[in-house]
Amino acid sequence: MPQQHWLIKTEPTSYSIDDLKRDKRTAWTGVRNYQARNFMRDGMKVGDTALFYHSSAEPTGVVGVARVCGAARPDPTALDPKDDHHDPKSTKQDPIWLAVDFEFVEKFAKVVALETLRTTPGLEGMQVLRRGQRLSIQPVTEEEFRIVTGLARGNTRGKVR
DNA sequence: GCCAACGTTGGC
DNA sequence: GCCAACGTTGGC
Repeated sequence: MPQQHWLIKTEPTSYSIDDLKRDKRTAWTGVRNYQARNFMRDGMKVGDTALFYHSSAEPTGVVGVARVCGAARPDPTALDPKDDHHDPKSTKQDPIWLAVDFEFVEKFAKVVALETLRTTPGLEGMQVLRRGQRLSIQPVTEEEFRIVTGLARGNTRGKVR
């Protein structure tokens, strides 16, 4: 399986690209959606890269890149009764929820704003642009990944609608 | 703060 | 298995 690409959402007040830059790597815990879990379990491989997306931010958009550095494993926060993300349905025998590990790759000099994604040809199919889309882990095509990182580096070719 | 969209829960 | 109620997400 070749390297795949993803988009991972986070609220920067909870965990931001600056936090990842400081930490170098982090466990992506607290995902409590079956579709997102299945992407971690069945899709994500060590070495896959992800667009790091800030939601509920000003502006919202892609702020950098992270790389998968640890494959899916039971999410420890689901098993910890003291944790905010504790889920009593999750047990050691049957963990239900999973986490992967991400390492910092880069922080963009400028946010690639949601508004920019919306108006950039070639990105029309991105799930994050769909109204009401709440999935916190989304697959992204190689082409979409390339366009977004290109925008971040100031490549505006084909950008104007 | 509002509210549309969506996933989950639980009564039946 | 249906579906109304509810809680959450996330753009605005």
